[in-house]
Amino acid sequence: MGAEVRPVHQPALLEQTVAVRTVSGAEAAGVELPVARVAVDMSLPHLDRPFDYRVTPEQDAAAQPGTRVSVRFAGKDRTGYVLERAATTDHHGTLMPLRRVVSALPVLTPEIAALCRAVADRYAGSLMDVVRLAVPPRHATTEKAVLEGTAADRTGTTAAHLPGTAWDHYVGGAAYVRRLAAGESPRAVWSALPAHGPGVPDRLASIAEAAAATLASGRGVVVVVPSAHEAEVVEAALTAALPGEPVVSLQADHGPSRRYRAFVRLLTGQARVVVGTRAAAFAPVRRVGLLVCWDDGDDLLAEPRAPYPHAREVLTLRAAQEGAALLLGGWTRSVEAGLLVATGWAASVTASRATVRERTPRIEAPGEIDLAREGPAAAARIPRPAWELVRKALEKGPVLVQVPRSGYLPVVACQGCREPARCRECHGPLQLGGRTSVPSCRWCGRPDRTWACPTCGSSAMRASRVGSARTAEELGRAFPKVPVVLSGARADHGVVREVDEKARVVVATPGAEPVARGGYQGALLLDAAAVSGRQDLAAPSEALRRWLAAAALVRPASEGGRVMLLGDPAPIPGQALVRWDPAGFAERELAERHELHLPPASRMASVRGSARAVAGLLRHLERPDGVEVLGPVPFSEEEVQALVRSDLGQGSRLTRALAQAAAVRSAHKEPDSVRIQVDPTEL
DNA sequence: TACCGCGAAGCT
DNA sequence: GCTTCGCGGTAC
Repeated sequence: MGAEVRPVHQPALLEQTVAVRTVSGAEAAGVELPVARVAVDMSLPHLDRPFDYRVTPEQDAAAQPGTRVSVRFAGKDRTGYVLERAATTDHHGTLMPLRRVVSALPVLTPEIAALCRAVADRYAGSLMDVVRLAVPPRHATTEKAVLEGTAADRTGTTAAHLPGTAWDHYVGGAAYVRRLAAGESPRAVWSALPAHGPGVPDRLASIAEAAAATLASGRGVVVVVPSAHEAEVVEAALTAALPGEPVVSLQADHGPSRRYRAFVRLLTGQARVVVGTRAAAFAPVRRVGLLVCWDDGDDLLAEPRAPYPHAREVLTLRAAQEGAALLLGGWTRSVEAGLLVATGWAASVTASRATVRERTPRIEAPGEIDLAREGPAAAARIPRPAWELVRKALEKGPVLVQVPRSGYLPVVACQGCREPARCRECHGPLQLGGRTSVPSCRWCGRPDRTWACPTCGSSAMRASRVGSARTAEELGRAFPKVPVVLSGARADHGVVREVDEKARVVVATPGAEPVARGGYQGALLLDAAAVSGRQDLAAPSEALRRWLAAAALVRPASEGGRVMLLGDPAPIPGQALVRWDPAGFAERELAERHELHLPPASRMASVRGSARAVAGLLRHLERPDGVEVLGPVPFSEEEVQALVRSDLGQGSRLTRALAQAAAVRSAHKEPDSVRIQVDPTEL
């Protein structure tokens, strides 16, 4: 994607033209390639380059590229990775010998090393920061155990590809899978359709068919999903759909041993299919043929550690470097995925309008005019037509109610002047945990029995946000014969994963919606303004993503499935939901970003830290034409933030300039730290 | 002449 | 980050 492919040993920072000398004679001690170029494990921006060490005759056989070694660096033992072996060095002093080869297993393959370099350059970070995300810590006993099982190497075995039907309903879908099976590497952005009822192949069947086709071409598969639970669901589906094919799961929360075991099995070719969370984008699958990312708009796919790479970008870079196919799928379409389609780099795979109508529920977003006709009920959070929808749907099956916030009344305000009620200790927002409970602070937990408004003196409170628990209570009162289920990431209840086909009301926060066997008969999406109306660049797309995820759990209109979007949604994502048109939404959103010169139509980075640190970095920042600096402006009490922007064509120059500036700061030992985030998550 | 403390330099 | 180097200082 326009990113330069740079050899691992040539960092972006310094174009060095230094005299090279051949290491020979006594120094080489009979070793043919006596120099090991080592990436040393530390994260100093100005030392983001390999260092040369001497390989002793005893280390010669083991110290192959990719192996983990221990070296003396600045007087201290550190681990590192051999990037390559060479006969020459550009270092003038005598080379220090490698202290020890930790293991002969080459854990940092040339492909993954090159990917880490590309990711580091893309995000203005250092190679080692990325390698730490890509290569899990060694677990010696596990390594030994897995290597003893290497006999079962599967590379070369080829599963027969039995064409399925899961892609037939997508225009270009069957061709996509056919090309995978033929060993080609097509790139697609796929708008998945919900599937309910027996015999209708769902998104998991589509992913499994794409995987099977890739395996049939003799290549491996990487599937990245946002959450551990999603990984389990997809892993189970692939295991069932690919008999005899081991599917490994790679998740940070599996613990060091299990994680390293999965990693080594892929590395040695004992398994060639992996499903996992964001770090799995780096999984060392041999001869990788297909890279899949499900729901790439989920911000869980953005790594929270420097340099903050997003799994979608990692896979995109990897597809380009390794010549693999890419499949970005989801109910919605992220603006970033839309850009890949707009530039022609990836194809759009969607269903025809007729198929969309056939597979999706009927969706309404009653506007103000409709509601005005309802009289006083219109002002309510759940107006009369919505109660009607729930009542009728419950005759045939379960109903989902999506509420943006958990809790009872998570935000309360003064009845008199509507000022938000705040904690007297820490000024955090007050909440009510239940109908009769005492107000308490959401930040410090301190209860406040005697609250009175500091502005107008009133002691009466009103709800300014209604949470899922209160919503569940209201629905329970309205439908006393129907069970109510609450689902959300909270200590007092937790996430429910699945409900059966019986009539019940399920109240869930976004992302915690249980799957209903056979699909929900209806759904209400409440308080639509809460997300879609936020003054955040990502608000409309995030809102649509959440709404589509809930609507995808509802039966099609032909079976009476209905969805109602309530609470003053922003019109553009609201209409995109009603028309079930995520591709059109992404296109429109992208056009707007182009116009406003905002990402992903331009490259943007945030630079945050103390005022002097940010000023220092900006002073060192080279600003070629087209690079623009906005700010700095205060970010918090102690910190300021500046935004740096360029158009996409200048993107790699911008990130290189940022890395260079950070390197200069680091070399000068300027005080305080700066946090550089390319593609900042919040704008 | 030996040794400490401190700041700067450089890390193969 | 970390160590080490080299300087000027002081004590013996």
